[in-house]
Amino acid sequence: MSKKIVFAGTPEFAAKHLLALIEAKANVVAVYTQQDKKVGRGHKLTPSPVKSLALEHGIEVFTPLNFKEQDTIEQLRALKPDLMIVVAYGVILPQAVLDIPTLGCINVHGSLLPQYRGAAPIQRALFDGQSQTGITLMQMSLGLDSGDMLFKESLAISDDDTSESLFEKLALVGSNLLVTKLDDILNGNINPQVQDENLVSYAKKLDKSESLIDFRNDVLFIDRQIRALNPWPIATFKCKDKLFKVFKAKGERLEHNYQLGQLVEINKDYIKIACSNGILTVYTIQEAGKGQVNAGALFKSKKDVYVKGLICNE
RNA sequence: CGCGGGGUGGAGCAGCUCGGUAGCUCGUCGGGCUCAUAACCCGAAGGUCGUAGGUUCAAAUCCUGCCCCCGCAA
Repeated sequence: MSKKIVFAGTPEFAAKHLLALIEAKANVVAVYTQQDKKVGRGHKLTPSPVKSLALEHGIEVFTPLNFKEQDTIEQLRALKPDLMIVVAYGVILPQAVLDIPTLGCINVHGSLLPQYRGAAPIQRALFDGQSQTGITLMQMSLGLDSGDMLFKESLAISDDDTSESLFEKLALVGSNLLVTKLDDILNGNINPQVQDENLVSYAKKLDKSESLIDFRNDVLFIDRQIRALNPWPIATFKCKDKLFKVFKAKGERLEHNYQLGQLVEINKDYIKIACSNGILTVYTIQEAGKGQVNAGALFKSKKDVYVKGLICNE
């Protein structure tokens, strides 16, 4: 009889891991995920990606608000799980829950711990300009991502990665690592490593207040800001009282004497804006209520408003 | 029932209020001019106006249903 696994997770990143477990024929007896939320336009009640996937595969789904109620805890205990696998679940597990699975709870975290503990490890590593990040499988304990580390795998961050692409890559790394190490974990063939507290750093959630681009900043910082905030919340800049979201852009180091924020070139494929220590080439932008468009084509078609030399800032 | 914007040649838009030859900027193609720091001039191609009905002599325009896209907020 194969050991019973309970999976807990919520967003797409978690769903990819659940799918990998299902495809690897792991014995996932139940899934925990967050309750359906009213999201999107019209506030439609939407199940989490993990819930949808679990239902497709006929796996029982539980959506408790938290584990403060004794009934909730007993419900989990009744499943007699051997292992609980937690990936971006978004619900705090108290010690009483961590103790239920005979092999404990393990977590798939999107960074090389002990760096980037917390809510947005993937985006922060990218934003900070790290050359690599990775996945850590760890034994869960009460503290925030502070448990003993079991397995790690690193991944290079390329200079055109966005948070979206990095999420996809790490979901793949994470699910492969999880599936290949699952037997070792189930058989206790592990070597837990304590996290070095001196190397700990935390990854704060991204916030909309970080989305406005200030062209007085370093061009490479802006380049990373644009990539790290994609697909959410998306970096923006103001020009002529209009707010533009920036989907695709590329910063390059270059000496120049332009004013910071100055529109220095409008080409049919892109626009170029001067920043500290370089020039930002902007390819794809979007105005409120409109679709994504080629920045150059848009500016050029409104050449009476957007002229070369204009300052884009505030 | 959260609030709101929009679907018109390849791109961005105007036209809709007050139905009657489909227009503008950009791009594309052909030609001219020659260095004008998004070059300029002339010309051309390219659209069943999201979709299905309705009203009408006549619908991009008025009415109804449906589909799709997007901003805010979560």
